[in-house]
Amino acid sequence: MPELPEVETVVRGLQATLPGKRIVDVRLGKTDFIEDPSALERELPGRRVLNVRRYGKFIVLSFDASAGSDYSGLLIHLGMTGQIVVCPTNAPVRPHTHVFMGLDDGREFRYTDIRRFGSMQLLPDGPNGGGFETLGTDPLEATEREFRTQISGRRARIKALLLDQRALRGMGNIYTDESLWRARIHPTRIAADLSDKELRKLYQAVQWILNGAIRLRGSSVSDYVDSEGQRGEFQLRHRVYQRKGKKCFRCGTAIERMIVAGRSSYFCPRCQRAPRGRARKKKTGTRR
DNA sequence: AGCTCTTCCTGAAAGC
DNA sequence: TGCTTTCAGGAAGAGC
Repeated sequence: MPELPEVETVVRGLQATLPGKRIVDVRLGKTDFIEDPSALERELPGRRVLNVRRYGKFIVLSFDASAGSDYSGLLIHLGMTGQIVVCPTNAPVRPHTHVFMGLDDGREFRYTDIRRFGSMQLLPDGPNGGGFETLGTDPLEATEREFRTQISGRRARIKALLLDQRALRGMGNIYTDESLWRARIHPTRIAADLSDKELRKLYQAVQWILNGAIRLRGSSVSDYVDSEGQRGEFQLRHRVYQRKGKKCFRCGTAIERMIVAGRSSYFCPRCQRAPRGRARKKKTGTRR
């Protein structure tokens, strides 16, 4: 599942190959994940790629200006099973490949997505567009102070908050669980209840985990491969994710699984203490 | 504000 | 063996 480290790895691969290349043709398979398929076919041929960037879990390809075009970029989200590979035109086509863009060096940009949870849309010219305003801070670019701003005071469970792209952009299920384990924080803790010390540990854990995952080119749990078709290796370093029943690397206690924020959540019940018996349903007269 | 549930989609794995 | 069910989980929307 592509999260920040996987998307970052793909983007770095694309940065090494795409800038300067011109798109010569666009061919599409299934298009239900593309906002405006005919616009892609119409606008992209002839355009030169200027650069490739990551924004949270989004990939942005920027193009040179073109007379008569209102679009300057292509926004791509890999969803759950999206893959981008740049390969020779005669390379075997993997099943579920739905976007082909021929390049002027004789190679081909291919987008493959088994479940089509991904998305693709053209970005209009100008600074806005793409809905980036709703995205929060990049956890790797954030200072500890900025990180705290997104977390402290919130009444949501910490796991839900780490997954919320409006607070921090780029975290997904794997890296929230791994970060919470490292910081010894239970996924159902209320963010506002975390101590200063815990917030600092969480900030450091998030940075450590994300940087470590990028160094190993992401986690290949099922489908993920980078732009050269290579699997990542961070899955070998997972400490809790999908380790239900296995021993905690720190204390040997069996890892547990529960649903938090609608997601499978793995944690060590000993290292990550559950919050105190929830003072629920208090009949608060809280106005505001 | 924040929770749960549903939808999208396919394939692997588990259950009967 | 062969069918059905469950799970995977990014994001958006409904409803509470």
